[in-house]
Amino acid sequence: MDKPATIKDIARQLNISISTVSRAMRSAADVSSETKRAVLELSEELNYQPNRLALSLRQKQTHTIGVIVPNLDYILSMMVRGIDEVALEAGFTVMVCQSNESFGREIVNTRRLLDSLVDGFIISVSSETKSFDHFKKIQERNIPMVVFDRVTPDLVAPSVRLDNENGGFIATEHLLEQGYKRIAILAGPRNLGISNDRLDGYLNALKKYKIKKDDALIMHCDFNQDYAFFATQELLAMKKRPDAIFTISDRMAIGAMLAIKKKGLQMPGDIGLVGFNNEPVTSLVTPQISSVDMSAFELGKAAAKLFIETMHNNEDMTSVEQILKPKLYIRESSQKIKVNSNLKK
Amino acid sequence: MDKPATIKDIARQLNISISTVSRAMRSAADVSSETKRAVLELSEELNYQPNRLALSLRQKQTHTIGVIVPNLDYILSMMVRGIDEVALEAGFTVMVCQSNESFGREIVNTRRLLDSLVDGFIISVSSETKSFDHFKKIQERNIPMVVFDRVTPDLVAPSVRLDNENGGFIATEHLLEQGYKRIAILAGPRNLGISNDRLDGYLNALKKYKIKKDDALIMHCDFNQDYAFFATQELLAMKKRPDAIFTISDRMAIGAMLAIKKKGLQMPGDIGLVGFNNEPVTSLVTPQISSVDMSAFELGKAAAKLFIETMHNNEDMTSVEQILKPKLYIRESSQKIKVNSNLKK
DNA sequence: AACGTTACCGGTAACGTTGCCGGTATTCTC
DNA sequence: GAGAATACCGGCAACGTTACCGGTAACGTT
Repeated sequence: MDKPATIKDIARQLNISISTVSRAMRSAADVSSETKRAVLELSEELNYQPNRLALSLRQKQTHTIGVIVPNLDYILSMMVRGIDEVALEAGFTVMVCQSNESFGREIVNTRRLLDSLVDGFIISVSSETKSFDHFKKIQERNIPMVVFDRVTPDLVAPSVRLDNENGGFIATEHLLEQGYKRIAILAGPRNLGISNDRLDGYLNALKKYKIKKDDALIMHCDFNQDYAFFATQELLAMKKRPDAIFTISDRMAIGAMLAIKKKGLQMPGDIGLVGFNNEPVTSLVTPQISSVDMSAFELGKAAAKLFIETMHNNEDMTSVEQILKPKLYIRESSQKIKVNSNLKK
Repeated sequence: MDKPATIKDIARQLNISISTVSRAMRSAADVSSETKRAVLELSEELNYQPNRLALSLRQKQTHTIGVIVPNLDYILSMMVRGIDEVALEAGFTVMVCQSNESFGREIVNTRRLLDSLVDGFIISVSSETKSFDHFKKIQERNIPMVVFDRVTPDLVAPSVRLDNENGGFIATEHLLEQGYKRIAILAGPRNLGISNDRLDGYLNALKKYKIKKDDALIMHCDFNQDYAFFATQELLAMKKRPDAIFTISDRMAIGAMLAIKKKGLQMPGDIGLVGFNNEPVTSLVTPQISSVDMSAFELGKAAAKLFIETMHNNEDMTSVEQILKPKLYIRESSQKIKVNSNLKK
């Protein structure tokens, strides 16, 4: 009762060959319904579980997907749930590894997953990563790989992501429509694609409204509340300080908010603020923070679906690029113009 | 260059036997330093990676730990990071599965991990779970298993958890010391151990201060912001409403806070509030919420360490129980008595 | 009666690795 | 210089499973 039963045990007890048991267990072909019934019955009784290791070794498939994410904050854990959902449905098990935004850990993780013989990868790259050799090695070995959320042009692979440019655009345009004139942006690390795309959206919005960009209003800082706090303090100390800030994450928005409060400025009166991700915290703080929403769960699901497609499809899918539309949630922090009803939006 | 190199390839190219290569690769015994060097050199060149599947099949060990958690919110993802840290160090890979607080999903997950042949489990049980047969099956098969955080007496296993009773106690005692008289508690589902323990701590604090418990002040609701909101509304609608609330999670504290604000009551003046978990959000809202802290990262690390110990130890470890001490962070929401300095604490 | 078809089953090899056993040549011991 | 010890290596089996091939009996076809 200790050792799990194997196909061999069943064969012996039924006085038939291993092969027959194996066949009876799955394809019905070439097996009499009688023996099939017997096998199924006994396997039930012995609580037989096929050994996935042997199976994987044989057919060189582990039915496991390696997922590498930079962290498991609200937004990413939501995406992982989406991936999980679809993968489970399709008969895959998921191995999630966090790189903690560290390049070194990312390499260790790919290495680990690679020799766990996962069938493929779903990846969101760390913000620290500037070299992509470890991921390219995966592709060279013809192992399916999909990137999501943090997509970069340096890594050509099928991808699912948000339209970050549009996200930056609608956030900035909203601030402009509210009458803010000098809009600053807190961007992330310079090599981070999503940051640059959101920055592009910001610039395009300015262009549309014929506002000259001011490099002093463009700050790059780490993806992190404290850095955002200090960066905002710098912004607010300027001679001609900005009257609105767009941050490319909500955690940065929180940092900005704290700096604004410390300075004693009113929001949205003196200064407007829009964040990104639409985390629940945005509607908990005072004032509530407007934010650009991506449906993270859906994005995760889309990534997993694309992965499965990539696996089953032999053609080159590297050029496939799925782009989801963001949506702006307007809250107190940016609503300079009072409105009677929000229904217009 | 496509198929990964095997031990066989090396043997063939070097004109030696497979066994010799195998030996050369690990234990130095019974191999001349010359052939060993040659093997190592060639394996480097061919970029040889031992096939973990074959290895696992052979020695019936996958070096993989199955981790089952009810969700990946702030506190649990922190614990998972702790587990990951220690496991990686010890040469284990971690498979994380979320049960989404669903009993059914929990069963599916254990099943999945079980036939992925993980070496063991580290588990935090879902709040929905009332029957533990699926976990007991693991134990019957003599597969190592450690439970953490959400521990229950119905499942006898080595465990790591917070001293939840003490957490409830210090939170309540603090409110009493601040002069609050009628203290309510928002507890979780009735079958959830951590909830009951924190409730016990609450009751013990009342007892110490010779305050009769009032069942009307004890509310059980789901582990969730919205339910906490409604429960608090009920509490505040009472004839003799409470003048303080202790919630067993921060998300519930947020819900309570929203209800308090909506009612127009002042915090901490009219009513005091203490939460649990010390999530970052507690210091972001206004007023900042006092909260009981557990060092989640450390707890995760402890769980993984205990697991590894359990694996290597053949003795019965089911009675091992590690209990970490909580710590109260006092913030605005409960500080009725103004103090000049906080240094006293 | 001879042959082909069908239905069912068993044997063997293979996936990549290690453990055990046995074998050979060299060196050591007195 | 005979026997023992040592150093090194190869062969075989096994882990649990499936793919492939081949075999046998029963039946159908001409």
